[in-house]
Amino acid sequence: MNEFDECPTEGALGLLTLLIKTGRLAESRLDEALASENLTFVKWRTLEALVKANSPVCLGELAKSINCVKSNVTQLADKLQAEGIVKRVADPNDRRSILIELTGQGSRVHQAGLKAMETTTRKLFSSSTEPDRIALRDLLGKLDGR
Amino acid sequence: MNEFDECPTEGALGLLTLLIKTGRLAESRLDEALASENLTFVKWRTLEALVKANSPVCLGELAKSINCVKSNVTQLADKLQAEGIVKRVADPNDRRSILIELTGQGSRVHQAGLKAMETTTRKLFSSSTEPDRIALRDLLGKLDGR
DNA sequence: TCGAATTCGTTCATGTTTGAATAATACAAA
DNA sequence: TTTGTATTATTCAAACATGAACGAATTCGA
Repeated sequence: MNEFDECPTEGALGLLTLLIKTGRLAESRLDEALASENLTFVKWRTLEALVKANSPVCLGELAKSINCVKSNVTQLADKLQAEGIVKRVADPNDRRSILIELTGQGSRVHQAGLKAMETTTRKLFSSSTEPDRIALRDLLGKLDGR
Repeated sequence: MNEFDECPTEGALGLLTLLIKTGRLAESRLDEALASENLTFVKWRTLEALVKANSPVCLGELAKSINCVKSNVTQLADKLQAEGIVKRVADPNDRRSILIELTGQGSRVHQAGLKAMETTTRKLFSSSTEPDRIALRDLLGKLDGR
């Protein structure tokens, strides 16, 4: 008999709350770090997806990459395009589809963003050892299934 | 020499990304579970703060409890009040302050919300053992300092 | 006691995220 | 081909969140 047996959801829900809170905190710290580049973490993740793909990506794919709905990516793309770090190009294979392509400026901003997050990342993990990080990754991995 | 030594920010940033992603996932699952009660996780946490305090709480305190700015709580309180699950009462000790009080309906909704989240919570942790949850709580606790 | 600084809640403008509805295109089956 | 079903990106309304500016009330120091 222990805390979890007595009150299984209470402790687990508290943990979930801590997880959500910590995630939000981490994101806001990264947002702060990226503000100097006029980026947010979501914007940066979009650029990261394009860099990793190493070729233009359609909006639907991008939505999957950054875990959000398509309408969100449309707005995101509007902004990134207005800032000149991304541009829309036609998809030669499907006229419904629109591909997003990183501009040269986009590549530079992506790199600068990565650099800007370094200090914050180190600071956030300053009380954690490497085994801690490995364990955390493992434990988080057990949570994301439907 | 290992992955983290070679590329300290890369692995750590990936972990941070996983953390943020998992936190968002958890919140959206809880939101889904609470939708039947016309609640969201943020709304529920507000009710939870009131229940725990066991007495009316001013808006500023509430903002601290749920980690957001005051203006957000104002809007939140407007909605909760319109739904009849909280009400604003004057603070006898400070005429600037406005206290938020849970209604009887509010207590019922809070309870129903807790119940609604049980299944989701169990499902999210279905691949985790109790030691896993304890370890996770510990590891997350190492991250939230400024 | 008087005045300055602080704290309280609210309003407003702005930005993010979602989901429903829509038009255009693609595709599969008859 | 034609018909019906999928999928594409977009628009729109709504919920959520932030920060600046504001009026009202409190508090602290001279």
